[in-house]
Amino acid sequence: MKTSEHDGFFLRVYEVVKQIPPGRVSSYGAIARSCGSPGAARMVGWALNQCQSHSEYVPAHRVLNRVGLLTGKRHFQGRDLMRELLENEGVQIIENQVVNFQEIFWDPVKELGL
DNA sequence: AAGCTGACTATGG
DNA sequence: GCCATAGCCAGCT
Repeated sequence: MKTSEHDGFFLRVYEVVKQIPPGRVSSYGAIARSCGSPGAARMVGWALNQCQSHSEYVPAHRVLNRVGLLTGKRHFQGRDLMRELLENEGVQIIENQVVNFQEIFWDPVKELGL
């Protein structure tokens, strides 16, 4: 191949994030691991920051940190856009934190078999 | 080219 | 369980 995958670590992140089902959430670390770089959790955040560059819509609001905290909500438009998007999908949030995080947690490595 | 930054995570006290 | 520190990878200045 060619192209591909190395086209960007970012695209890999986008591909994974786009596959996160509604009402479910994932963590930066899990996504980074699914991309082949377990330590690149920070890069995942950076990638999502540039997600607008991607052709398709990337549900970045479904990506949280390891404790289910909406750490990236400040990078969204509006004040609580991220929270509203998640609640709109049925995710209960209190104090910028997902209540049943472990229950709705979606691990790409586990679900996608990576 | 070298250093800093960051939507993180793991470990130690 | 909370606070502080270190490691981490890729992009940006």
